[in-house]
Formats: sequence, structure tokens, C-alpha cells
Amino acid sequence: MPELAEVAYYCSLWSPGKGRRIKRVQTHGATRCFRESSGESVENKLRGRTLKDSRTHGKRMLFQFSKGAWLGLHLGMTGKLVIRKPFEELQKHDHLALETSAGWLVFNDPRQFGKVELFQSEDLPDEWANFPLEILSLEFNYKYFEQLLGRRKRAVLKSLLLDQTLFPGVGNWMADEILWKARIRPDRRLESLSTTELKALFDTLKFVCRGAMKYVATDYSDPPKSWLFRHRWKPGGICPKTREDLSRSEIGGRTTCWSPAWQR
DNA sequence: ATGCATGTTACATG
DNA sequence: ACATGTAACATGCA
Repeated sequence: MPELAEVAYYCSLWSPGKGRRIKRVQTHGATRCFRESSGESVENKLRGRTLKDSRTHGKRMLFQFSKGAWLGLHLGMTGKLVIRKPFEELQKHDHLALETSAGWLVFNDPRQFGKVELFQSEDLPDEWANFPLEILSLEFNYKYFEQLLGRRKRAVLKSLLLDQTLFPGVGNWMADEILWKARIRPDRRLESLSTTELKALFDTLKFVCRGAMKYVATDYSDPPKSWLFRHRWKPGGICPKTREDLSRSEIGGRTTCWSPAWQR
């Protein structure tokens, strides 16, 4: 589920907890989400701390607590954040739940591809200090974009867009949306693009990220029907531009949807 | 029962 | 160094 905008949305769901003390922490200690650390260490670290701030970068989330404690979350494929009422029963895949006076701040993830990690530092943790530029930042301009692609001439576009070190936050549906909007086939290689196409790719990259933030990040509403998003998973889905059938196949290990009559 | 899923990583291979 | 393919992870859904 979660890409750039979905992550921003879920992150915002914990905002009612800001400024509140963590009265109690519940975990299911040994689930995969905790990786090398344990649920117990997370409990000990966060109990009694106050949630001060939160941020996202691409698909990652970071929560800052008092006394230099930081909680990093990645939602994987099926993770989400949710608030449960103070006396509400926790559910089956609630791996981490922080009790505050505003209710439980819950991380839920059935498939457990998500990840929970703790950092201890006064300032932003080192792991977060050197991330690539965010796509929607001002500094992520066309010149930077060209420079990013410098060594990747042979790469297939679909795979390239999914590279989190280049385009943090772009996931499967956004990559397809970007290529569809730019009218470029997902199986093309970077080296085959004309200057015009490269510029179109940059513009649609920004466009799709902005649109995703506008629609999805605010209240989890779907993008409009003019987007591929609304048609790509429907059996017999139709391209909103040509009204013709969409195609689907695996590219770079991921199911990919495109419009053969529209994309070249 | 089968196949598939908005993600990442490790590993083998070219 | 770059690129590709596969498996693995663990669960729910059609």
C-alpha cells in the first residue's frame, strides 16, 4: 500500500499524540517487524517519553521523543498507523502500541514486511542525516535529475523509478502513473529517451508526486478518474485517455500496467 | 486450492 | 560498477 503520500497520510494520523506522554507500550516482542531489536527494548525506551515531532522521507517515518529517543517506522507492503480509543482492544497485527491520553498510537502490519527501529541521539540520527533529496524539494530540479541518471543509461525505466536512492517514495503505482502521464513505455531503457521525453519524465515525476500529496496525503482520497490509478487494477481496465484496453505484465519483477496505444 | 499483492534485501549470475 | 532474476519474508484476499 504505502508510497510517498500514503506514508505522509499515516504519519499524520499519530499527530494527536504530539505533546503527550507515553503511559504504556505494548508489543508482540518477536515479530519480524522488530528485526534485530526486540519489542521489549522498544517498550523500555519509549515508556514515559513524550512524543515531540514527526517527519517522513520517502517511504520512511521518524518520530522524535523526549530524551533523545527516536522511533523509525517503515510500513513495508501492508503496514499502517492508526489511533485506537483508550479502552479499545488491540488487534491481531498491532505490533507496536503506545498508550497516550489521546488513545493508542498503533503500528499495524499483517505481512510484517514493515520495520520498527530505535535511535538514540540529541540531533537527527545519523541514518537520517544523508538521505537523497526529496522529489518535491526545490533543489530537486532538472539539472539534479539529469545528474542522478548519469550512470544508469542501460536501466529499464520502470526499475529506475523504483530505486529509492534516486526517487525516494516512488512505488509501484506511482511509477506506472508517471510513465503513463509521460506517454513513455515502462520497458524502455533510459538511453533510448529523447531530450523531450526526458524532460517530460521529470515534469510528470513532479506532477504525480504533487498530485499524490494533494489527494492521498490529506485524507486518503483517491486521485481523480483522469489518473491511471483509478483504472489500473480493474479487470478489463480502460486507459482514461484512449478508452482502449490497458496492458499488464511483469517488468523488473513488479506487475506493471500501461496503455499500449498511448505510451511509446 | 491457486495465485497475487502500492516493498526490500540477499544472493547468484552476466 | 551495473544490471537482471529469483527467492525469501508472512498474511489476506479473490
